[in-house]
Order: sequence, then structure tokens, then C-alpha cells
Amino acid sequence: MTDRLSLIFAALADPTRRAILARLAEGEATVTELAEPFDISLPAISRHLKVLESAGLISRSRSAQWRSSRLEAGPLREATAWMERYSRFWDDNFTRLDAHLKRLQEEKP
Amino acid sequence: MTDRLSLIFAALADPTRRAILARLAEGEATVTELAEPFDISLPAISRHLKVLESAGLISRSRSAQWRSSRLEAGPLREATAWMERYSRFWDDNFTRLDAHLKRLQEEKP
DNA sequence: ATCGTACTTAACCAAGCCGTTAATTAACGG
DNA sequence: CCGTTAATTAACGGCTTGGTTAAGTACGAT
Repeated sequence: MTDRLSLIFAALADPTRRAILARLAEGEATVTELAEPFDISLPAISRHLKVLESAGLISRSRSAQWRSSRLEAGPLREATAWMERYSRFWDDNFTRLDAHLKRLQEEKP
Repeated sequence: MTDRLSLIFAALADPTRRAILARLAEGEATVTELAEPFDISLPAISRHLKVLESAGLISRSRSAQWRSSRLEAGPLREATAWMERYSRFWDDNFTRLDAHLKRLQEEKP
């Protein structure tokens, strides 16, 4: 589970982390600001941020005692690129056509 | 972690499961067929399939003693839709413009 | 020097994940 | 009925995750 894509998907698998990303889409924020909407401890948030950071989904900077996080959407593009390999299955019409072709092919031999 | 999106992302966070999906993109397959490329036991594969199924990423049917799996890409579309909310951050130019606008706005007050 | 604020690290715990082997279920074929 | 093949379920072990509280670090302000 050490590959990049796995890290990204695993990071996105937690609703708290997705909410943090949503918040960061509105602009940078400090840890306490990010923690505010949630009913969990600061250390917990701190670790969520670490997970997001090691997935490359955020970058962090510090000024004085504040550490502010910033959304980095590159990994999201990566993940989307991976999923797009399957986009041809999204379209119901295509799926039906595909199934039809497959059926035809199986009738041959 | 019971929400749909979390299930989907968690399912995708495993390379074996992603490989299974890739295989299924080429057509339906039985459990042993799916297991073949991997160096792990059949029960392990069986459980991966259960994870994929409860995320809605595959559907399963049986004929005689064979259970064949079929790719269901709907959840992938869902996941992509979620990520697309951030697509404006993917484009570097936009990001720079966005940062610029934000700076301007912060200069005002 | 010390206090307060912002945050991280450490130590711990319960629950979940991913793998194993062994046992079980299910269906077909002689 | 019996044996074989396909797959799942059960029981277990080790590692990870997501949370906790308590202690530590880093910086600014007084």
C-alpha cells in the first residue's frame, strides 16, 4: 500500500479529511480553524493533516506559531486520470453496446 | 465511515482491488480467473470482491458453481464527480489567477 | 524569565484490514 | 452416492487507523 495512488485514495476515504479539503478549497487555514467544525480533538486533526500531506493533497507553511494548510489538487487530478480509464463504462448506452458486442463475439466460437 | 463515498474510496485504496477492476474492464471473470495473476490465497480475493461489491463497484452473478463478477462503474462516476469540485485547482493558470484575486481581496480591508 | 497560544508527539486503546490455513457449502459429473 | 471443482465462512495473527489524554515544543508577548 505504499504506492502513490493508494495513499491518495486512502486519504480520501475519511469523511473528516474530505471535509477538511472542502474547507481548504475556500482558502488556506490554520489547524485550529480547520478543527473548529469538528467534535474531535486537536491531535486527531493534526494527524488527519499529516495523512493529507503525505498523500500530497495539502502543503503546509508556518508563520510564527501558526501552521497553515493549502489545498494541492494535483493528486486529485491523478486519481481522476486513473478513474477516467473506466469512463467508457459510465455511459449506459455504451455499456449496453459493449455487452451486445461481447455477446456477438461469444456466439462465434 | 459508513457513507457511500468513503466506501468507494476505501475500496480503491488497495492496489489488488484496483487491479481486479482493471481486469474486469476487459470483461466478466470468475473468482479463480481473477485470482490467477496474484500471489495471494483465494479467500483473500474473495474478500476483496466482497469489498468491491459493497462499494457498488462490481456486481456478481452465479451460474453453476461459478460466480462471475462484472464491473459497475457508477461509483467511479460518483467519486469523479466529487473530485471535480476541485478541478478548478488543477489548472496552474487558474490557481495563479485565484491566488492573485485572493491577494487583491486581502489588500482591501 | 515566564506565561499563553498553537500545534505536535507520545503512549495507549478499540476496531478494522489484510493476509493466512482449515473447514464448509454448493453444484456438476461419473 | 462419491469425488472434484468453485467459492465462501470461520478462526486466527499482525499491522494500521482513528480516536483519546497527557506531555512536549515553538513562538510571541508581557
